[in-house]
Amino acid sequence: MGRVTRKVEILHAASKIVSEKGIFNLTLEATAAEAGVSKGGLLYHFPSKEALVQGMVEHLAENYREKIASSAHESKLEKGKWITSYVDVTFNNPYKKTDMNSGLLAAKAVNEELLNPIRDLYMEWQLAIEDDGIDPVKATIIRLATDGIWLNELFDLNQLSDEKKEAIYKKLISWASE
Amino acid sequence: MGRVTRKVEILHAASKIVSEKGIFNLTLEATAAEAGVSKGGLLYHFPSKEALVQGMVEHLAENYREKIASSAHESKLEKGKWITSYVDVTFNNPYKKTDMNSGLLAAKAVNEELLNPIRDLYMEWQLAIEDDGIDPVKATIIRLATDGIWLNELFDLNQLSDEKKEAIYKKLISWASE
DNA sequence: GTCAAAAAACCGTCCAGGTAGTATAGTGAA
DNA sequence: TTCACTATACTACCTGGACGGTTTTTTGAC
Repeated sequence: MGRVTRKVEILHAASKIVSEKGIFNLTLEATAAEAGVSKGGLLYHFPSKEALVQGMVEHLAENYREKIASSAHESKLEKGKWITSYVDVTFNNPYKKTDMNSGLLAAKAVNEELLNPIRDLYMEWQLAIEDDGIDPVKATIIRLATDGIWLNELFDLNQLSDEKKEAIYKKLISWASE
Repeated sequence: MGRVTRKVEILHAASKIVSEKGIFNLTLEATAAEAGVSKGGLLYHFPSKEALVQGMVEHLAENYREKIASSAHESKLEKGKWITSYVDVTFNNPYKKTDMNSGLLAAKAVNEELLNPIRDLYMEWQLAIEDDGIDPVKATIIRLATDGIWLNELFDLNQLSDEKKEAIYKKLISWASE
């Protein structure tokens, strides 16, 4: 158990650095220091920087997939299970969106192909929400609006007030099951 | 006239490098070479890497603002002018979205604060679309859905087919004036 | 209109500092 | 013995930016 934790600690450290200090400060030494591990120790787990970023992406993709899937399976809705889960988890869950953002940015910077696990995820979800019992165009728009909030958070573009966000959330959720 | 062009050429070269080779390959030398200028020449126009990225962001912000504003002023709609323009320009215009993406990513990597011109832009637009004659929540959702497409393009997450994109576009545009 | 002087636009090299990755010798726990 | 590291040293390379020059354009006095 200790081994897995250590690896995850390193991944968290990497995310923290990216989100707090930017991608240019994601160095192996800095990551090791942040994780409380020696550089050699880090390289034992992740033999290169690319492997580290790959680890970040794979880890967050797994997490995200699980959250959405378990939310969808627990849902009692007859239609709009998946799209509702997507909106719900992405808006509200303590799921670390900063980790997501760090991972995406790091992958984009280091090697585009490392984004593939996320791409697979989105292909699955798109299929699920198009077969979710509601109008596929509408369902897709709901998904996109959720992604739009995400884009705004990623670049800190236009942080909507909590009330506005709440109003949008409610409207999206209501659309998602009618 | 030749002077301005040279600066813009350098900015375009920088964007090209970011979008084709990633942020880590945006070096002063590479940018100079791509623009057909010496390193010294580049540093004459942009005295540091940060200044270069600042130039990228300011340039694209100006362009984008102009496009949306002229589209809104030319619009004959009674309500939903701004949100319609936003959707229209962001979806369809030959406005270089790759430049936008490169600029955002570069700024995010080099120095968060360089994003401020874009933030100002979004604040203006948000005010405009909330006073656009249609339900502000709905208008904001339309904007967010447009941003969602953008996020998906940025990371190449789930490229919708042209037909689906068209269907979404039409639905958003129709919502934008009802 | 001429022409020197100044300003603007550019070139090419050098260097200090930083970084990924390698190597190696050693430690303690299971 | 193997696993999961620590600690340190070292290499090979790259990059931002400074700097000192050169060429082209503009200016303004005559």
